Amino acid sequence: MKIDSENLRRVSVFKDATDEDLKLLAQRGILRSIEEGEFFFFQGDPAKYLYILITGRAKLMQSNQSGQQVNLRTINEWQMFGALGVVRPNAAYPVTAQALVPSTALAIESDFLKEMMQTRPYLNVGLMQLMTGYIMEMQERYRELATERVERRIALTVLRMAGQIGKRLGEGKPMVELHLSRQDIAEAAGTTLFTVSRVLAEWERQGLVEAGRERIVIRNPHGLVQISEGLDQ
Amino acid sequence: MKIDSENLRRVSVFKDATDEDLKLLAQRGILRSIEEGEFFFFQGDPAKYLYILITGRAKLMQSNQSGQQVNLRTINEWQMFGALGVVRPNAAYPVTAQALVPSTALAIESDFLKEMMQTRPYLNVGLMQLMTGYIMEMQERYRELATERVERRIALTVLRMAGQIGKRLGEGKPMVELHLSRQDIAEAAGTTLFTVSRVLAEWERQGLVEAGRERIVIRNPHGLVQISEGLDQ
DNA sequence: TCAGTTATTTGCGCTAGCGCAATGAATATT
DNA sequence: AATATTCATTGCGCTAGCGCAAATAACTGA
Repeated sequence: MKIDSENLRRVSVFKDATDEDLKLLAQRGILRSIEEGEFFFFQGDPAKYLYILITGRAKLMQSNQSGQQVNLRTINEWQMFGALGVVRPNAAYPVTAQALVPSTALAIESDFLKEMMQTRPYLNVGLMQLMTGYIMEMQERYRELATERVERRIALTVLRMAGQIGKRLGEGKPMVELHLSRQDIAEAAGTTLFTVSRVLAEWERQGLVEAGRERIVIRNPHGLVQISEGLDQ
Repeated sequence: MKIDSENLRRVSVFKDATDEDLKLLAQRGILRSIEEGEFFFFQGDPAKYLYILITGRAKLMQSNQSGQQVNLRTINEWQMFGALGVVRPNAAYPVTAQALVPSTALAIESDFLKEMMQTRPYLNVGLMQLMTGYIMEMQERYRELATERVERRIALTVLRMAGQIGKRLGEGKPMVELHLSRQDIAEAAGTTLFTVSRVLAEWERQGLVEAGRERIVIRNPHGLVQISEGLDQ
């Protein structure tokens, strides 16, 4: 399978690329298909490649010595990840990238993009915008974790995820469906699956969401926003 | 007061700059002196300037609606901060920058550096390295906050601070002094000053540190490292 | 259809760490 | 030297949220 190079323009970093550059990238990239639960790379591996997710969904996570995990980010189609090696020579990935569903990604050698960047200012700009966006999100999430109560953090997490990977149900209606386990949400919100389960059960009682196995339907987004802003109680 | 442009090379982003570039930056920069507790900029202000701390020390923090604060980073001499506006047009600072001691910083228009970057690849590289470093640190701290107990987090915070702003006491000896209030540490570790006080008291009993008013002397760094790695108990 | 696997729920007990309040110590101000 | 201010300590009570365990529900594969 070859990918259509024009599609690469959907990657934010490549939005201003020339057609030739896109072809070049598509040529030099290697397609890697991966089963659900498998890994693109592990924390500590040498960051020789950067990835662009073509189909599927992946998560970036970090674990401590005792194996406890935190989700740092969910990666969707046409998003770049693992690009650290482009900037830092001999860097190791600071995170592990795991496929949440069967996924395909284009792997590009870090050194290759690094070389391209020397003569293409748009790449520098694009990468920096990606990085600053990431920094701002991490700062925000850090603050949330440090200062907000769980229920609020879970609401913020669910809303964030809904924006990133939610599927609209019906036309115009604000109902959004999420395919995530309690564990996934817990790792992203920095809590436990038990607490997530309890909070979702309470929200269901209030008619805010509908909760199923690895499934959440947001019935009343506004209500969740209120919780996330602490405007309730 | 004018600053010696050669000193600007101590800024990591400018380490490969030409002498002319440094002069240019020194000329275009505006020196801002600020009292302890005063602010370089507030979260939400338009990010028109980036800063280079010349003397003193500052902290970057973020607050939520109810005013609770988290320390995201401590800025030392010759470090750049508030550089977001260089990458994102019309951006607002996502953090507040406050002087911890009387401080001086060189303010440079974001647009000016942006323009310089068009023709100077070394600036792009330098800024990206700064950003990736920041991303990695934030990811790590996020994971710590989500998975580690307070004592361990406080140990990690104190060790990190010691590396950044610690003053060596005596030659060769591993004793390091830190000028920080309990509140400062609490905000950086994501806890309360009470808990920090209790933990420091316990460490003092164990002979690991010496704690005073806005002062901590690390007597046994190795012991702290052990706590930070969970190797004790 | 049935067994096996995986995800979720919920009762229960527990404790880490929060936060008030009162006191004490250090520093600054007059 | 006396007073005011700021910072730190510590006793105390409390509760949010953790985490085990057992039950249940949903899905998978033979």
